[in-house]
Amino acid sequence: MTAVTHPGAAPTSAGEDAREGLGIAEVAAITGVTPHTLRYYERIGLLSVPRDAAGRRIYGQAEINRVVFITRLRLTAMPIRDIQAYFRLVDEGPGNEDERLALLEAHRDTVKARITELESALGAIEFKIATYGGSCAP
Amino acid sequence: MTAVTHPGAAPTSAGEDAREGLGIAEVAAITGVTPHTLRYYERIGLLSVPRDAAGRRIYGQAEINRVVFITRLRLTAMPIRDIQAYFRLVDEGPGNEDERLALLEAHRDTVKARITELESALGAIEFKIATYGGSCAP
DNA sequence: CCTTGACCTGGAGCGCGCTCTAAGCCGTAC
DNA sequence: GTACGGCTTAGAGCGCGCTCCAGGTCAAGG
Repeated sequence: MTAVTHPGAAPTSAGEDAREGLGIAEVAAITGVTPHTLRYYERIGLLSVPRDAAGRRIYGQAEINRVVFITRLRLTAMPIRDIQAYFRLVDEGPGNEDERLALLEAHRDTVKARITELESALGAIEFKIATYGGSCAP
Repeated sequence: MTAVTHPGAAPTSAGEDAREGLGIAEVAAITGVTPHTLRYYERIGLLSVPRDAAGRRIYGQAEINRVVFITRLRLTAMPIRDIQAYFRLVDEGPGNEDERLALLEAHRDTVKARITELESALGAIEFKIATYGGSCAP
């Protein structure tokens, strides 16, 4: 691999340097996504994270925002495949915003339907609790 | 559906006690749970279904009700383990209704929390749709 | 009679989304 | 220098909830 002529660990050669990126452990702490999973997301193409001279991931604000958005989509049970499709569009650059929107809107509808479904089943369960007899009668 | 291949058979003689139960395919059609899955549920102890003389499952109203209730619990993403725990109590007979209720109430709370979570993430997604720029900014 | 087809059983296989292992590199502290 | 801890990689493994397969039995129909 690269002989790494390492520009010193300092991210910037000059100035106050304040690292402008976070390491994987910090991002994990912030987002609640484990380092393992962060690497996994990257492997499957959801994310692309730049490296420092030593090959370590450095997350900038854009990457962190994307991770947060991914967690929201996952939280709503969007399949990984669909998230991949969405970010494939994003990574293709401008010009397909309507397609992206269509994906998001379709997902929004799915989530709404899921909420409705949950509320309905919840109602049934609450009814059963209220009238509890132990049997499975409706 | 047609005249069914019946477990149970038609009233060949006096009409007493005609088929008081349904075959697995009928239950699958009614509940939307495949025969494979119905057998699976039985294997893992969620259900116990009587057999006819030939060894075929005959589902009575009680069994069907239980299947329906299981589907409601699954629909709300209750883990199979928890459903097993619940029906273990049920099958132990009367005397532990408070424990069963506790399980159901805990699950109800989980579902409510899940709905809240979904609504929150949905709000974020809708905001993103409304202000769409393509980036992952919050 | 033989064929058909729905059912039976135990067990293997699958898709998903992680989650972990193994082996190795790198920078800092002692 | 050496040890250490955190990072890197490719790849294997896991838990869940089904889903399917092979091989067999049985009752009805021609």
